Amino acid sequence: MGIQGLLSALKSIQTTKHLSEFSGQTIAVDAYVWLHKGVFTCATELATGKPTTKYVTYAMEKVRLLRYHGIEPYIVFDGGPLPAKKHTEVERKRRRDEQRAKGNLLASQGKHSQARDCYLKCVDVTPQMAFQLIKALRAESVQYVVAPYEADAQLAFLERQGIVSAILTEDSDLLVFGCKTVLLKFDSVARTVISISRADFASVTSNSSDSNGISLVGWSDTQFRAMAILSGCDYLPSIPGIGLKTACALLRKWKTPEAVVRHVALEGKKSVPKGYLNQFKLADNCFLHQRVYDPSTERLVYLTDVDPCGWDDLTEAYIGGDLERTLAKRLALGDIDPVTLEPMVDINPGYNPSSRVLRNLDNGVSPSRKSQGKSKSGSKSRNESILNFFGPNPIIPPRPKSPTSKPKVYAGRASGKRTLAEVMDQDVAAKKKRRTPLSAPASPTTSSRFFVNPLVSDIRRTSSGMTIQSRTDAGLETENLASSEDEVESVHDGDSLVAHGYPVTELEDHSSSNVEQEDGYISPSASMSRVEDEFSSPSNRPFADDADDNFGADPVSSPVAVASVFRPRRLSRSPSLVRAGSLDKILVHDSPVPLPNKLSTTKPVVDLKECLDHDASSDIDYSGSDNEDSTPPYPSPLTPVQTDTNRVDQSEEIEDDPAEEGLRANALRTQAVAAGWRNRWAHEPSYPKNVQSSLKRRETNITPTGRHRQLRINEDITSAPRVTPRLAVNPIRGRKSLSFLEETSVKSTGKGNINVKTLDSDVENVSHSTEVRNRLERFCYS
DNA sequence: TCAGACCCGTCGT
DNA sequence: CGGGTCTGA
Repeated sequence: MGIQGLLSALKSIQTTKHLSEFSGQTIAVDAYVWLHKGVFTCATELATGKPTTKYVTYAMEKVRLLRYHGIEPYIVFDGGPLPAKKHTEVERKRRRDEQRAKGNLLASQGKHSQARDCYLKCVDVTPQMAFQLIKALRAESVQYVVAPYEADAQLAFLERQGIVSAILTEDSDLLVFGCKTVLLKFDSVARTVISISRADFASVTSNSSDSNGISLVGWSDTQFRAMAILSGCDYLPSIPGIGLKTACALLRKWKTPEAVVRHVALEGKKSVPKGYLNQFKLADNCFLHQRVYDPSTERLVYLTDVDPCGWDDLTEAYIGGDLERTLAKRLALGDIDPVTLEPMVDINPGYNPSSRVLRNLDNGVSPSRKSQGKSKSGSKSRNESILNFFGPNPIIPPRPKSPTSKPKVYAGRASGKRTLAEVMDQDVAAKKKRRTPLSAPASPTTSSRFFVNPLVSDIRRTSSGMTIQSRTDAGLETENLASSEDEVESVHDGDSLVAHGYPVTELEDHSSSNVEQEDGYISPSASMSRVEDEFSSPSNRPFADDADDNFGADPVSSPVAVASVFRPRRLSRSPSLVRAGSLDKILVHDSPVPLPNKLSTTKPVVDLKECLDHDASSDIDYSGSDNEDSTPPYPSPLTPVQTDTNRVDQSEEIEDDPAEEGLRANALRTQAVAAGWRNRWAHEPSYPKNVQSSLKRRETNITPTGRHRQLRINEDITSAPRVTPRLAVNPIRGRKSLSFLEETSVKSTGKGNINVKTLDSDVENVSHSTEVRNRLERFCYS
């Protein structure tokens, strides 16, 4: 669903970019997109239960393509179902089953092509399928993470942390999550993507105000989010009759969602569902605070820190319950089924992509990552940690028969029939060389690109403590099967492993090229740091004049322009970054401001504040003086508080260690945020008490049932809470319901963490396995 | 003019 | 899931 109409409303700021423009960057990828498309290559097999991994091949081709262009992908998988979306899942599941049955029927009648059509409609991506891809990613040392809940939030988090510089997806929701750069419509033939930059939001109006009246000028993230939610989002259907445009207009007029809802209700033309505002708040919290996995601390965190005041159990459950740390990590690694929280079942143990890559390494045919390519020799020494890393998943001794594998694994080589594409690439490479020597030491031949180009290398990210170095290594062949648990422990106990179990030693291995890596990572020069204001107007793009060398038909800005990876520090260094470009107004960032990386914050408090102030004075007229003639003043009513909040958030960011300072900042933040929160939500119209209570009860099983299985451990299975929620159908319409109000008979033990021990014993106690299996089957990536 | 229902393609041969 | 199209208000 996403936000209907949002992408088309933002058409004017969409730009087509060639992959080469992102060379040197790390880009987060919504794995669902590729998996789901890849599933079409083998829909029949999947629907009829034939083992296949074609979808992995499909996804890996994309991965290799990105790497071929010097882009380091960071694959993000969906995790457990968020309560907010359960109803959607159930409905989809029902449809799929329908189609599968239909397909089977047709197949039995020999109508195979028709059957296939049905199969296409019932295909579904399961965590087990995702795991097959994970195996391949591990084998080729591609970064990945399984989100505890929604991939969207996880993607947003990665970008906000500066771990990635853009997000490749198909979902407009990412913008609501506050992402800065969203890439859509990945075209692997043309090798282009459509890019939407948040920085361009302000110019939406200038280009297309007449055609589609939405204008984001001067809006804060909060208002943008409010517009999206009001117009209907995954978490909350809109008030019937309100779409994007109306939401936008209403918000312009009344400024806050509260006021909008009040007036809509008063007007009486549209019927506002009961408790809508409250549900709005929950949806807003989902976008703001959804739980994500922090790879650097290896635990679940809020996408944006929460305000303890006004934070209730319902909200807590709604945005996804916490998970015990070990469990969270295993889930993030893919060793745990995010739905059942049980150890991942390898549905295709015969598919073992790791072995073939290892063999390649032995042969010196190494990945495009220069680290590997250069140090063929270094591999043996890392056997130990590699083995540990792979431990959790039983390693099958490599069999020669590996299905899809040719010895060549890497893009440009893997598929031999890419003549035109390769020509194009060389073209681009040549051009890049001509123009931006630092962006890519372009080499004329593919092979040398692979092995020499430092930009194709891993990004070394010391700040987050995470490295992306290759885990592939020789020696896997000798690996014995070991129990997952043991292996996990050994990983934990191993020498300072960083996120994803990548051994630190890898870091040293590549230190020789670190400088280059850093250069590739940090923006090469100050002038190149992402200049949001300068880009805010399409007509105002620097480097636009040398666009001739983009062979693609569409305007592609110079690689130089996008060469840098997002570095918060840059913001503070060059005030010009936040200077408003000409007339363009930039969205004010309130809460979801990308927080500076710990290591990169030298004096961010002051600087960022300056940025914000600057922003405020030059871009957004908070004082209420009219920026535009026709439109009413639209200062965000929350702005002062928000700014405050930001500041405090930042201050909290700097002290990365729990010190007294942290406490103080926390208190400050709490106050500030609480004030803002109260302003925002405290005067909600009182809704019926019973609603509240049913919400509470709902909370008892939202997260817990979905996530915390110990709740049911000693329960009679038959009386266990139904995983399938009874849908509280929106009375207004037969639209997709809100599952908030769903009642439940289960008592909660609280939102608390899950106890791994409990889980494990739970796992062994398979008495509930029917339920588990049901959930397993019911699950789908949404 | 807008919301919303509906259908389509998604892969790859 | 987005996109396009048609329809009804």
